[in-house]
Amino acid sequence: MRAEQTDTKKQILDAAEALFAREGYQGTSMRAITGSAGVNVAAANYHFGSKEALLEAVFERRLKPLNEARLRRLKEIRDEARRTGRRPDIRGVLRAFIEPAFELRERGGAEFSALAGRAFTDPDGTVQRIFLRLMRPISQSMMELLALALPEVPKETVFWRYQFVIGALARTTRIYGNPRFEAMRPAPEGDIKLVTGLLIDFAETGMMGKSPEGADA
Amino acid sequence: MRAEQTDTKKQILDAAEALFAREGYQGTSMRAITGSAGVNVAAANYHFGSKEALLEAVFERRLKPLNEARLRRLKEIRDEARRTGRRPDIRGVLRAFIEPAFELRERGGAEFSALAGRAFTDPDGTVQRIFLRLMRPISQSMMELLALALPEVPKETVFWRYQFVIGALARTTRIYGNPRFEAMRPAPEGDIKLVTGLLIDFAETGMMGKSPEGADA
DNA sequence: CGTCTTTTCAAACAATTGTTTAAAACATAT
DNA sequence: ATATGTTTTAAACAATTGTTTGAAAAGACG
Repeated sequence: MRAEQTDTKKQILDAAEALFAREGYQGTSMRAITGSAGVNVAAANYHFGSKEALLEAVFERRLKPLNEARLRRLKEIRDEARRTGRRPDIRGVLRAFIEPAFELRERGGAEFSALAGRAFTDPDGTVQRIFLRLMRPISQSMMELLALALPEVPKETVFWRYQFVIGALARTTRIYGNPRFEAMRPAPEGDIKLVTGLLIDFAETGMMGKSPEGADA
Repeated sequence: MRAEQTDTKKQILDAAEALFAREGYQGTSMRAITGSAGVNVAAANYHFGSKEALLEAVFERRLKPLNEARLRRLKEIRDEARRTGRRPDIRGVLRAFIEPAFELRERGGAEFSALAGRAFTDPDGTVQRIFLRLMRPISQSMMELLALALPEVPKETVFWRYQFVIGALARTTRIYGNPRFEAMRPAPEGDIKLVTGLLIDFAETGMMGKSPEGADA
């Protein structure tokens, strides 16, 4: 049968996504996944082959379209910059990187958003390998465009500022909507659009460098 | 005997610290720790009681003095602000938070620095509980001083900007000196002081808000 | 020396891990 | 209906997990 097959696969994927996001890759057992999905343990290995391959499938399902959206927007910016002969717009570059991560939440990917946020710092070799492979094109394009947008800033500085942005984004996707951090918040959970805007503003000002009182150090 | 006991304990602590930092809490087995320390498996449970308590000891050893240093500096800033009746200096507040994390590296805490950086996003409940307990006073003091320094900025905005700084710091401590990221860097590993300065600049400009082209949104 | 406490160690504990097996259940096509 | 291929399942696999045991070793102290 066909419909049932994909149904089982999808249920395993959904359960794995949620559990990987909440408990981490190493903290999630195959039995926890299949139990939550309501299927037999062997079904996961039958459909995906291994826990590692299952993680890869979880990442590919969401991160591939997400990064394709990012690359599309980055390509537009690069083409426009080449066409007009002007520098790429920093804010546009940062928005191309940040906004798709939050738009994912509105498309049923809320769990995955937290998972991706944590994948940046996951110590597990498998997670790093899979995640880095999917992120490398983005990082390359980001570094290239940011360097073009900030020609007077040393490449190493641009690199680190980009890492700071990644860190801020990763933390945001991790704690937004996480009940564990509810107590820390000064106000009830704000709109996701508001937080996205705050992050983009933060990233833009930080990326452009010290501007209020003086020139670059 | 006394000297030998602390020697074994210290060796276990060091090994645990390095392995927790590199492989994560769940990714590190007691046998890996004791094997790396050159002691028997049972020694760890004898001296610390459990894996959880060992993790707690690892955190306490470094994070307690680190956070005490942070609190001391934050208290100074608060006292000075009260005495002079002026707002706390944003850069001073951020430096009090960021600099001790890097000074730790120069005192044999290089491994721990990465561990603390990752603890912010560790999904394991044990890690979160231990880490949050040690960080709470810092976060409270930081939020209070940042709010005082930016009275015109909504508290929720201050909260998120502070989270962005935490994310940037966590990522930096995680990847600085990490050979896994060597290939991504445009230049050979820069001075730690340089990176610290870049992060503080980034945090300060981001924390103060959009300044280059206009007023607050 | 002998006695008492602290520390170390090999071995075993039950529980859980990811994965495999082989049979059953099901679907589809001839 | 029979045959063929796909999917699901209970059960078992070996390996690893954190922790405990009980005896041996080491140290401290009279």
